[in-house]
Amino acid sequence: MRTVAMNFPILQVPRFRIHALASSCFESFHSLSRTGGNNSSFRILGCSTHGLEGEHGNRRWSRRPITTKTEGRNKKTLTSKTSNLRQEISDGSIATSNKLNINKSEISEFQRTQCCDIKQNIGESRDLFGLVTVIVFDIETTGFSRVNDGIIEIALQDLQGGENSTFQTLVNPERYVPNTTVHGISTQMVSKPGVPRMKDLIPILMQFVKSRQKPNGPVLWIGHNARSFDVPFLINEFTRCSFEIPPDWLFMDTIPLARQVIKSRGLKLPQKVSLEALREYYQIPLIGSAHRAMSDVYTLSMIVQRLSFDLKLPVSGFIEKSFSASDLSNVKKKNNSG
DNA sequence: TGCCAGGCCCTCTTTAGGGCCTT
Repeated sequence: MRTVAMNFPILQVPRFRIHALASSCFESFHSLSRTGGNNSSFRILGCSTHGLEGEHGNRRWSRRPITTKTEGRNKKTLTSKTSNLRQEISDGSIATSNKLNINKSEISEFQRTQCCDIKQNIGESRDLFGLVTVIVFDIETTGFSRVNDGIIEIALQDLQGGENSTFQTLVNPERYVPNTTVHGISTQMVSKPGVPRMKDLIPILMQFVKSRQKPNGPVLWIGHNARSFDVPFLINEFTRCSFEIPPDWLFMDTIPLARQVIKSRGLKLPQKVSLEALREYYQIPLIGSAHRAMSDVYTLSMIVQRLSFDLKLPVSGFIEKSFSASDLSNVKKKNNSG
């Protein structure tokens, strides 16, 4: 089986060594290895207080492949729905579905599961890795304007791995796609029957994320330039479709992390921090076509691992650097009033 | 008529300007 890991110095050492390196400094995270294929591609080797293989200070840790079949994760109610959902995803499109019986009341119930202070709760938790669902995501759009342009493709990957850990679909923006040369996605492609509109997709997307979410834990969405581009786009699309971003969704932008790595190595900004530049910097091979959402997600997943390692940044550090949808809304209001 | 994204960061800086980054 071909493995991307072959090309990474960090991954050329035995896994237990990788884990030892990571765990020697921090509580958990960032040892994920690609196991091939488009689905279930990653396993994160977490550490916890239930140890088998090493120590972190006085704490024992274990190398524990985590799968989506974890007991107590809404398994009965969500697994079957997710399986149906996966079956409907083919050739880059999702059939709009009523089979999931998702309605707004269900979504509202989900939204009511609020965390008063998510960051604080996370910070107080010792088993961060077992609490946070880390999702790397990317979107393709018809342009840069969050007001005038629309999403035409979305892909995400739960870094926990396991079955159904990826989600990818084209989206019908109900308008002409002017920038086909950028991503290869044409008006014809997104206008095909079966390609969902955003308002059809959001409930399915939320159901997927909910199926991956750990009990009482937040979802951390990681994107490249997410603060300025992806997240505002998502917020606008949710608002336009009369949905709200769930309050237990947090977001993190990898660009500040990349800048931090550059500075930590004594390099001067502006060093390139584009996804392409970082891919080359870390010698990550391109999987699929650049500027297709899933391909960029695979690339960013590897970059996240490397940034995490270089910065010695565990999940708790990611949470500290995260922001919420309301944070962006507040900034916008503040700017408008000013 | 002309413009047309916007947030972040750096510097020849901070009551600013320009480049990067996303599609």
